[in-house]
Amino acid sequence: MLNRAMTSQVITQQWLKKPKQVRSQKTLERILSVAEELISSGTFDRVTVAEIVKLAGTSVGAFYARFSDKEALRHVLQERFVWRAEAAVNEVTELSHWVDRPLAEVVHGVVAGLADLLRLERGGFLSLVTGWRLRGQPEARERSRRIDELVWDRVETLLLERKYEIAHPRPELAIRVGLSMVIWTLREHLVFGAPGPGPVGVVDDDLVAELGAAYLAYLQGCA
Amino acid sequence: MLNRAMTSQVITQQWLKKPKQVRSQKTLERILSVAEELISSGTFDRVTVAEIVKLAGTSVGAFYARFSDKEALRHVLQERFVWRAEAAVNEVTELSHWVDRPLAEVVHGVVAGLADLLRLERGGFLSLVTGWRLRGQPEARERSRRIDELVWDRVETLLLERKYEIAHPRPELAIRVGLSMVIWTLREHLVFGAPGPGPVGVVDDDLVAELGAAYLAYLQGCA
DNA sequence: TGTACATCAGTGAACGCGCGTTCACTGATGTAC
DNA sequence: TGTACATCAGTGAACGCGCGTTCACTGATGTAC
Repeated sequence: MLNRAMTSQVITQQWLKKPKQVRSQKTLERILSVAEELISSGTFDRVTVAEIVKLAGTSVGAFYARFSDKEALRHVLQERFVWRAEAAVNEVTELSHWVDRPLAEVVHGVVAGLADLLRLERGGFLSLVTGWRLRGQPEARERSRRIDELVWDRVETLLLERKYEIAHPRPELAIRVGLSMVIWTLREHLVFGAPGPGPVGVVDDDLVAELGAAYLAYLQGCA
Repeated sequence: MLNRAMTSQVITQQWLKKPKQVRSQKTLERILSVAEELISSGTFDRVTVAEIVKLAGTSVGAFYARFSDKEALRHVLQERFVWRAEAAVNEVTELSHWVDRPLAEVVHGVVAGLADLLRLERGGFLSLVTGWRLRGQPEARERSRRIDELVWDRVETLLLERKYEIAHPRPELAIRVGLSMVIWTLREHLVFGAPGPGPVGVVDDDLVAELGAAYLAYLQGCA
């Protein structure tokens, strides 16, 4: 049976001719990091291969020795990002961090953890999400879905352990709908949002606190 | 003083050589509707001028007799959409529809109204939002901001009339943060979402009801 | 330790495809007298 | 009502730019004996 790491390796090899010398390994790493950097302040489509290799200090030929085409680079970058994001999600929602903690603490903690993740991996989320929204990138959509599924499942598990603190008549539903509200609001602000306060007129830290409070209020209900 | 309609006219003329005969007016309308249609199942960049004029039963020359370039078409389509969206928002949040209604009813009504708007104008929101997220389209961002500002302001006005029913210590803040949660969750589901249930695992109608409930729970607080 | 050969890695000019845009031309509609 | 002319509207082949991709070639690294 394959674990996730192995799967990821296999998938990656499908788009990447693996380097066989240290020299080409380094070239590859420079290409990947430069590409990630350029894309985070633009879009994949608008970044040209010529631009990438120039900044990476190599040549188009070297690029095509690794990647079958430009699309392959997109896949490799996205897989790399998903890998990092999943690790971070697992860390934030690790059961053992929250044993014996009350619902309120867990909710606020998880919301804050997810906010940090979104901030940290802003560029990755931005590319992945805008990628599949522009159609024609079913793999991006699938990758995005993979992350989402992990987040929702892990948070559900975590909060269901505090079921007795949830007054909502359908706890599973409330956990998932509430999480949607939190994540998509955070994402709008932290990933897509302009630096300014926007129409909501609230600073990031206030927002994180308020989202936690709203999630709690919704779960605990009001008689 | 300019009203919004006049402003819109002025702005539009900036990108459009106005038709002077009925014939060219009809050609223009065909170009616009075909373009809107094509974009809703693709992206602006991927739709070619050749494709548009072919389906509109006209020629590239006729296109460039109206628009200075392809960008001009994008601007005209976006302005047209913003115009429709603003009208719909004003309608949904019209004060006179809600006189003497309790907070709960207003919240659920407005959430449902916004959901309808998002469903109806799905394509427009999709293009506008993905447009500015891909950078290099400050006008799209500005247009998006114009709609948002209208929505947040009108809903705030509407709900502040029921301030005495809001237990949250900072009603203005809660109204705006809560509205963010509602709108961005609705948008994710109704505009960007895949047809299936997604990670949240909930059907649209349930979602609308739950979002209303969550918004209310947050506003009314729990002692 | 040295030599010959194979494979890996890298170079960058040249190619070609897609798509926006132009332009010389034809036809339709409006207007002056 | 008819004629001459001006402007509007439309046509589509041809152009050209940008950018991904190829390819003939040079240099570096590894390996066999």
